[in-house]
Amino acid sequence: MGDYKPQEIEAKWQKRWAEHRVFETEADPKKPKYYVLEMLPYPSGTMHMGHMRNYTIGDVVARVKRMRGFNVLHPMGWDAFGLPAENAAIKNHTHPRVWTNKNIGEFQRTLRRFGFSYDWRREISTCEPEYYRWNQWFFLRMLERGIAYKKKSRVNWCPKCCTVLANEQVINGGFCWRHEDTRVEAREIEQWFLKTTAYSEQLLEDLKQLEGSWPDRVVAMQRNWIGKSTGAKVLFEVADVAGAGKIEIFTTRIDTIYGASAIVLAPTHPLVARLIAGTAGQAAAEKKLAELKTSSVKTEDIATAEKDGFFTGRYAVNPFNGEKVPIWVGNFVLLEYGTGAIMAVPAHDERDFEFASKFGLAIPVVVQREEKRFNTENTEKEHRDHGDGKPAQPLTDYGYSVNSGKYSGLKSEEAIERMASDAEAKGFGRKETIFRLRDWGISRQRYWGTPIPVIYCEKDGMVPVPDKDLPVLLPANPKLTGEGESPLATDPEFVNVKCPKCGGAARRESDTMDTFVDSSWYFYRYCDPQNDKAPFDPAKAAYWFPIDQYIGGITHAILHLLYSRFWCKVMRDLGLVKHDEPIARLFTQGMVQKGGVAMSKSRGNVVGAEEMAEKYGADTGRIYTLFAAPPEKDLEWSEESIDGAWRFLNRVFRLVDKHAGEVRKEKGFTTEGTEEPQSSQRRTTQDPGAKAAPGAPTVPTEKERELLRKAHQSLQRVTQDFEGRWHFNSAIAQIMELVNAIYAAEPLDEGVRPAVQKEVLELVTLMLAPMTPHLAEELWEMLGHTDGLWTVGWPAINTELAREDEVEIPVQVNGKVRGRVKVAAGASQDEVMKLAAADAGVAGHLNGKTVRKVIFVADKMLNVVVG
RNA sequence: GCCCGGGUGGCGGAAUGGCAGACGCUGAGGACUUAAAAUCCUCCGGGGAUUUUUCCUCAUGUGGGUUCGACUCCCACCCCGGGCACCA
Repeated sequence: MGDYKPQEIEAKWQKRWAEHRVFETEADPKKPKYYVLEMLPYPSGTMHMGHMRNYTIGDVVARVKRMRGFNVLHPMGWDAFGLPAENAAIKNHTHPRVWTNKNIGEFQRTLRRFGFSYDWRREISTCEPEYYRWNQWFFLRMLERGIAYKKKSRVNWCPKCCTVLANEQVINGGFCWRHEDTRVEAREIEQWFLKTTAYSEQLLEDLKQLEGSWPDRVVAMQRNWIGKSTGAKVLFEVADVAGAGKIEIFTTRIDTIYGASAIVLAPTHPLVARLIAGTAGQAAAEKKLAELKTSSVKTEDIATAEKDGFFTGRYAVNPFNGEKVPIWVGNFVLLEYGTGAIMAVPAHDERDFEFASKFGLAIPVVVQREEKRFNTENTEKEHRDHGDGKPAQPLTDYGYSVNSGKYSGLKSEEAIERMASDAEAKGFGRKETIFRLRDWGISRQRYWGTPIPVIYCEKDGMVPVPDKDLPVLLPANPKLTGEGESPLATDPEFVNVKCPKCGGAARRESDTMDTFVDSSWYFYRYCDPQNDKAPFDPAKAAYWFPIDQYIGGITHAILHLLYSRFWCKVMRDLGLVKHDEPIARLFTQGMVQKGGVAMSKSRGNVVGAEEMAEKYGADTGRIYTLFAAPPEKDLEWSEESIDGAWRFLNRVFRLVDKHAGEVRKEKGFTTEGTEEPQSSQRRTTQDPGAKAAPGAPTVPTEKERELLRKAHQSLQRVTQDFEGRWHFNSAIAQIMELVNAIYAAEPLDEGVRPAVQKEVLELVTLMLAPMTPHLAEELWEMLGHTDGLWTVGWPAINTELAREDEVEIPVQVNGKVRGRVKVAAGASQDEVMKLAAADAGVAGHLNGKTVRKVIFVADKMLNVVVG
């Protein structure tokens, strides 16, 4: 007899698992594989229960799959590069590596304390040269294929920091986060990009493979982000400017082109300077242009900014009707999207309407809702507002073309089709599909990241670092200030190199890579973490991939997952992998909240994981997070409910402890093999790891029969909850019911023989094993087993034992329950009907009425329809 | 504006067209104890009838519909959360 002492038990079994290398895995084509992965953490601060929830879900899945005979890969690593480490290092006068490694040490200790079943031999840390050299290797392969390239791009620039700011660092609608009095400027600087847009169509198309196995909203968000748009490009010739050429616009509504009352260019459109040169208003236009150009590039600001712009003084010719339309510059037109130029059709577009209203442009109507008389009077009536003949609201829906030359009268869909073909035939336009997705800017002017492996030579220009010179190591002792250009640029030893081609003096690239690069392929490295010849052995990846189950926060629904999908496709084209998608199934767990908001250090509402393990033990922490809410929903932390979880585990412990005590007392009786197991031995499932449940005496007593039935029914439901639906909370509720039933059958020694007690308690233990692994091991030992629980498979369901002999059937009259009858399982409709008619409650409602219909579902219910 | 979720007791939640509220928390009462803690047992959606027992009735955001039967399926709306957004 003892007490449940989780801290002792947990340390004991963690040690034993490590000794027996229980969680170490190797690729083995003879065994079915299962790769389950939780998103790798960024090691900062300490771990709280929000982290633990994520890893607990993954661990339950890993342990269930192991019990079911799968060869399970379940690794862990660290997303170790990044800005916060660099900033923390500056603040604390230390090195980012020191700060990061200290955090990794703490994170690792906490994860081990929770007993997660990782193969720690495969641990990776992205800030190690052994890892990031492969980022560089991949970069060079992409460079060879034109997927990595350099171009000027518009960025947020703080003139005081002299550096580029991320969008998140632009605050208060356009100011620097560190210099709140300094307005951020839009600047154009050279940056490295990866051509994600080369895969736009595939990234979109392959989402179909993920539908149903990824959360709907994640698929929707990705689809949205990629933003496919089908339309047409049309050329408008510039009038009266010699050699200015043509302006190409993109539109999804070519059918409204007769209603175009202006061409509007992005302020950064290359043609703008040329157009305003030599006009009467040139000086004013240039001033206005400069103003529009320096406004923030932060997306929220663009979205909320008021429409602004100016007339260039020039005109363009509408190729459809030969009419001249004014050329404007507008702040709402983005160079990055489409062609950087639009035709403004105010009558049929919200944004154009607003612009035209502000600047007094014409608003000609060319689409009407109704198909009928196509005349001006009629269409204007439809739009009329204040009697000035202009529409009060743009009509943005499809309808019927009017005032559109020979296209008048066509449905919008037909007009779009015909006008695009005609434009193509005449050579001033064509159908076109464009995407919202942009190329991925990976340049960072920071220290704590992967150096970009290229060299600039006066003579040879940009030269890639040869593979044999990889990795390009980060300098060991940088000067970190957090200001000015990249810390790498100020280190002469790093920057000054010989050109790999000509041997002459050259300069090394000083930008580092975005940390999303690290996390885009790390899960492949787990397959082969020590490989120093290649990022990984394709054969090993072929065995383990795709990831069977990926688990992480919804926050990474777009960027991380999109980049990972992109990287996979690039690797496929490099011949490293054969699959299109790296992640077969995705699960996004809910947040752990306290006081209605996510746990975070800055809010001061964290419940530390160590603290939890100290007070209640890891198993209580694990089962609480599983029980308190379904895994995809947010979970509000409740101290009282943890007590409930703690009480439950104690209840289970006492039960097994008492049983073990009684068995010890009964000298001469051993639980192993004295009574031949019969009834429950039959195997009923095909799972690779299924083992027959331990045996019960041949002829069970009524009390035994009931307990065994409840136990196997529970097993049935728990198995389902683990396999299909991940209803861990229901699974635990089911086990609680079984434990309650065992308590209700007390005292067990009266009418329940030790072998039956043992069978039932073993089932409880096995069902708990994936969730509270330490306690389960301890109970297994207390039940007399000397082999660890890790050697035992998931128990087979004995449907024979689970079957009910007698069922209670609710009897409805006109759909309302009026009584219940007890019948043997499988009773026929007639039998049930006979008993139901005899039931006083039912009879009262049937009295004197005609039975119109009887619906009977065997063992479920009987419904009598009367009228 | 568009796209996803979600709305069930005091609370977390259960119920994959078949007894709404399993299981847990909180609360109330009881047993054990000198006492407390721990433990064990009972009760716990609203209204009504019935003096014990039980019965009736309302109730899963709102309003319709399909069905013998709807928390569950369909339509419309309201509210909450999240994502995207001058995207041409």
